[in-house]
Amino acid sequence: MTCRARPPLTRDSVIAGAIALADAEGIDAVSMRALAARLGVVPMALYKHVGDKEDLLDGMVDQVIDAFSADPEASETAPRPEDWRAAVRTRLLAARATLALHPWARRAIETRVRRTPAVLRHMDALTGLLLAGGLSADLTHHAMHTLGNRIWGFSPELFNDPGALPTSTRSSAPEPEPADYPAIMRVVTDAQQRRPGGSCDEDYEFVFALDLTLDALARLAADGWSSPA
Amino acid sequence: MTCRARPPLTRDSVIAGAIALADAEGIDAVSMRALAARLGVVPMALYKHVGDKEDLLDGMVDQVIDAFSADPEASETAPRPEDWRAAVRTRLLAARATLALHPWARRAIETRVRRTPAVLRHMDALTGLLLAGGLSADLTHHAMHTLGNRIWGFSPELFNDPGALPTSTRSSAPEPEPADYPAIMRVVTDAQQRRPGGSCDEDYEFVFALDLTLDALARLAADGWSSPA
DNA sequence: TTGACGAGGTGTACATCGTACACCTAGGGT
DNA sequence: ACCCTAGGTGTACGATGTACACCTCGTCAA
Repeated sequence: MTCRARPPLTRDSVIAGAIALADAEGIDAVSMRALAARLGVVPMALYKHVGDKEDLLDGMVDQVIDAFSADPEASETAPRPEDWRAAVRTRLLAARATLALHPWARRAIETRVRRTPAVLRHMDALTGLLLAGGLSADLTHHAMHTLGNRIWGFSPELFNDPGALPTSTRSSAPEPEPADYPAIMRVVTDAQQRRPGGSCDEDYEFVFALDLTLDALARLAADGWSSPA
Repeated sequence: MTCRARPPLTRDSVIAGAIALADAEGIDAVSMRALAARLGVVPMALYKHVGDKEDLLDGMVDQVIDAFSADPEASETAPRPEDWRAAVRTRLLAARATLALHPWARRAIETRVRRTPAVLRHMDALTGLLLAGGLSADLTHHAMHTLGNRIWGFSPELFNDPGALPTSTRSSAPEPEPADYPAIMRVVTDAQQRRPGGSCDEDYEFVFALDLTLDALARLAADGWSSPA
């Protein structure tokens, strides 16, 4: 009864469909059934192209990361290696820009456990920039760990994810009382008057942390730092 | 047929049971049914004490964090405030030690979206240490963001979670080829010969990143840094 | 003493999810 | 003329979270 000829599915098209679905309706809407329906196919058909749902999710982040990891034109036009800080910065901001288009990707990346090709490619490119900048393999290793999830273009969400508490939460826990947290209150009131009405400026927090880290690493590199015995 | 008198459930006892279950069999084993069975009760009974599963998870991380956030004796014996770096360091290492007892907690914390009382208490304590150390409210704010998930005593997992790939993964994605990632290879071989046989020394990575960050923040504080207009 | 009430535990039932398994079907190579 | 296989189908199962009606006490006011 499928009157319209449908181009055959492929792993990539299935994953692309999942990404589109997640973009449109959120990651929770991505069930095998919903995705199959969207692709005009029966749920089990998907399993001919992805191993299981984990594999699908892996594929989704892989495909998103490809967007800034595949094209060498992104930032890798072999700049002077001594500009490694600028190069890293540029690449991470590109990552951030891409991830901003797929709000679900942040949480998805954090929960992935496999390192897929595009992911590794990005990490390798970043590692390469640091090494080319003259950092020792040793220091580069620690640098990657220190950057942590910042290498994906985001910082961890410290405070409440804005807009992530839609439905009336029905917790039985006591409601937090602002007065009980004086230190926090002091910094939020300061932040509020510095940026009225808004919550944290995530973009600024990201570059602040990134630059702080890169500066600190540069200082270590200049000092010829190396691991303690 | 419940011959043995069972002490009545409470929110805390339910949550404690869930933590014990997670410690014993992993977080995935924590289903409402399994937890109810463990507590000798029917699944729906739990809903008299927790709002829903989200609330249960929230309660679990809250209760774990209480372990290092409640007792003021932990590190807060009013040391000289100029030792704020030491104080922060001590507190975060205490957090790390506690979290090490509950391997599931890392991922659980990352996926929580509500900030519960114990969580806020910890963040408030930390914020207080920074403020007491003389950092401006402004800088303190950015400092908290920069520390990110490090405030819970862990760094994000950069590479594969060791032992988290138990069952034969049945991905359809191409297997990554080490030769394709030369930069990564260079640092892992360096790390391997520096620490034969093992993977990353997470403890060292944690304190490296922490100290790097604290040093950098101290430098900014000493320079009287403040937000750009 | 009685009666209502509410807190806490029960039982049944449902929707949704991932996915195992057997099957069908069309195209291509021998 | 044959079979093989890649790709899509259909049915079915077990697990999960949780809605809803119910029951069963202990407490306390009348």
